[in-house]
Amino acid sequence: MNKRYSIREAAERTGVTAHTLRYYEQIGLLKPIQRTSSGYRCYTDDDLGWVDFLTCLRATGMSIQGMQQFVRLAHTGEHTIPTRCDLLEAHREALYQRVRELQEYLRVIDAKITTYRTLTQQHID
Amino acid sequence: MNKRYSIREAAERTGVTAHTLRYYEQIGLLKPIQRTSSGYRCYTDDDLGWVDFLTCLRATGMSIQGMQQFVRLAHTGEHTIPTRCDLLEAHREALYQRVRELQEYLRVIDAKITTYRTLTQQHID
DNA sequence: ACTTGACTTCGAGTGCGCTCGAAGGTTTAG
DNA sequence: CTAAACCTTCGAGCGCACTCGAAGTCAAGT
Repeated sequence: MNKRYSIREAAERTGVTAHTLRYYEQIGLLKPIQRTSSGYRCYTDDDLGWVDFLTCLRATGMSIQGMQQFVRLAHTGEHTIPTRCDLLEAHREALYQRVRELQEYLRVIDAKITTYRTLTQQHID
Repeated sequence: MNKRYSIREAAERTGVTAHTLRYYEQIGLLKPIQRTSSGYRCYTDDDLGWVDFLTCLRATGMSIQGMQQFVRLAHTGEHTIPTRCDLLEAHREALYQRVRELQEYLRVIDAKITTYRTLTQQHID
């Protein structure tokens, strides 16, 4: 319990590279990570959880800037919780629309594939 | 019928910029577009249809390189139709997985929103 | 003591997909 | 005839999100 992870372990567990972990910390997406006496970063489970959340936001199309805004609010205090909630909901809505759009495109591509398959059939005949 | 479109009209109809239309032609995603006597491009409905298809591929995450490969095959002749079909199916599959992944993330974000809303409620009490 | 390998900071570099702007020719309305 | 709007090519520039590499420090095994 309460294990700490080296940057290598953190990278393995979160699926982002050590380079990216340092980068995220540098641009303020991660709060300054605790260090060992010799200056090595040691990540807590909480840190890794936050990285996972960032990964979720990134994978769903939030820009680095957007995440920075979110983090800035989180740092400003509890009174920003409603704002953070709103941001998250807006993101959720955009993501939902994006999924709908992709599903629409899926149908277009399926139609195209059907056309191609028909052509292939004609070729075989 | 059989109308031809200036690059401006083509841009309006397809939703991509004139700059991008020229760029796509330059890198071979569009076959050389017909020109007027004075050298102006004039797009056919077929051209616009192809642009729409490219837009579909791009919007669903196919790289420019991927599209170039597809176009190269289309240019090589009818015997590449099965290969093109395979490519399209692979893309379709990847897209399908992507949609599933995004739906999964949607649930994660919803959970986070719920958490935030709970915090907000506590604040109101 | 020495080697190996993981860690540090820093700034520069990469790849993608456009996006822009300069310099110049064309078309059209008044 | 002129002005405004549109078109052309070309090469440079941009924004994003990393990604890398150099130079140096630190930890653990033999």
